Amino acid sequence: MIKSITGTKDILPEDIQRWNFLESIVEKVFASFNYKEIRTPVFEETALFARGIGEATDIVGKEMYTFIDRSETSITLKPEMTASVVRAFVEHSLGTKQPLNKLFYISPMFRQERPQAGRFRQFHQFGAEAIGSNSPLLDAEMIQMAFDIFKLLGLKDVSVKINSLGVPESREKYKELLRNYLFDKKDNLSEDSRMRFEKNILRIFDSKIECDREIMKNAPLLIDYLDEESKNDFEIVKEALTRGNIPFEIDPKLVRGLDYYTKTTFEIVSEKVGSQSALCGGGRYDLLIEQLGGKPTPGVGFAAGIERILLACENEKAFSIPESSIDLYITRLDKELEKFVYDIASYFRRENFIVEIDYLDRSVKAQMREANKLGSRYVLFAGGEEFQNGLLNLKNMADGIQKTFDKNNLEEIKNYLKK
RNA sequence: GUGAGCGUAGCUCAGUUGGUUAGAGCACCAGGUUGUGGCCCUGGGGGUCGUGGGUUCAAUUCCCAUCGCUCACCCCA
Repeated sequence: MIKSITGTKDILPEDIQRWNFLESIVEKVFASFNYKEIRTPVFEETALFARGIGEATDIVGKEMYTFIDRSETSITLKPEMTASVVRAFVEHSLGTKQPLNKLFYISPMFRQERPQAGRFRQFHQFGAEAIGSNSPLLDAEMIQMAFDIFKLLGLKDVSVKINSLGVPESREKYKELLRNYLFDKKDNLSEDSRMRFEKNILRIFDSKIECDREIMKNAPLLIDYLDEESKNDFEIVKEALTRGNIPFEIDPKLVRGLDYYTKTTFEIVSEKVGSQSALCGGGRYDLLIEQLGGKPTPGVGFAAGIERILLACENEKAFSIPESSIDLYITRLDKELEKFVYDIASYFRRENFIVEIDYLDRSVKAQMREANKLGSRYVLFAGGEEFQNGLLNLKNMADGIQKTFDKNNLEEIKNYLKK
């Protein structure tokens, strides 16, 4: 038997209503903040992600689905959306059409990692990007939108974490400080963290290893060494969140794994989804557009993982989807009535009723069982003496009461059903 | 990439200290009313016991390999 590729999942009819519900809320919230949807191709030239996300990141280093196509071009299935959105922004000169572009997306992403709870090789994200303003109110807006979406879904057990990475100059100065702090303690760090010391020193803060944590406990924090501008912006973000009644905590150790972040970064996490607890993450990327060949333009955005959010919703019983049901099931007695039943079903379907009939030539009893299983409000019977006499019986499945109608006057039945 | 656990019916799982035709519940189908649902009753279909090899008179059960799933590490949504 051929099975789906490792780390990919079918979304079956029994699951799809949860997805549709989530997507409808996402679209509603983004619309209320005046974000416009953008769709980009699922694959891009590999160089876009290598340059946009950063060569040194894990995503680029070991997680991308990259292949050479028939024209010898290196192609990569998108592992995240920001680089693609920025590419489209630059390619279509969106910045010249209006100074601020507010964009959102809902899209599959691809990363070749070992699957585990809340992690897949094809997964789905929704997210937003606001390109063209350095206002920290937009940073707050991102968090606000994500938080609103979670709230509308009924999620309660989530927490917002924010941090500021400052601008590159202040960050470099701080990194020097951190290097000095760690220099004589280096040998006591874990092997991974010694690697990070060379490659990306900030990420030593991410380590879950006890000896690293012990050492980092007294390390200087970036947030205490921010430049004035970053510090002010961070204050504005915090104040806006407070006014918006969004509880948050400052996490000076929140260092995100993508290279393009500047100033504000944030995550919203849930304890209800296993060890992959980040439901959404984002931040400001004021240098990325330039780096990808555009004019210097500030930007900020976030991405949220749909599978993880649905998992959190399930574990929290955040919302429930009502059982689906149909309006009318039309049964028949004899096979000769098949075409008649098909035609009157078409009539009611055109009148916007949800209608089902039997295609398996089953007994009336089996048809009734089916109607019941489908939660049909009414059943219309075709067959036997009444039919010979030009009549149809309509049964209300809730109370079992039957009414008789003229089979040539479907409009009368329609009007009755509409009540 | 590393580590651990698990693979028996569509689903959830029993079972075999190696021994005749491998079970249950749910789901599905049919019948109980030769034209009518939900409850109930009766019956039925469906399994190469993940795959390949080994040990044995005999393997679903023991051993090895392999594939898959799950969880965790790394990192992230």
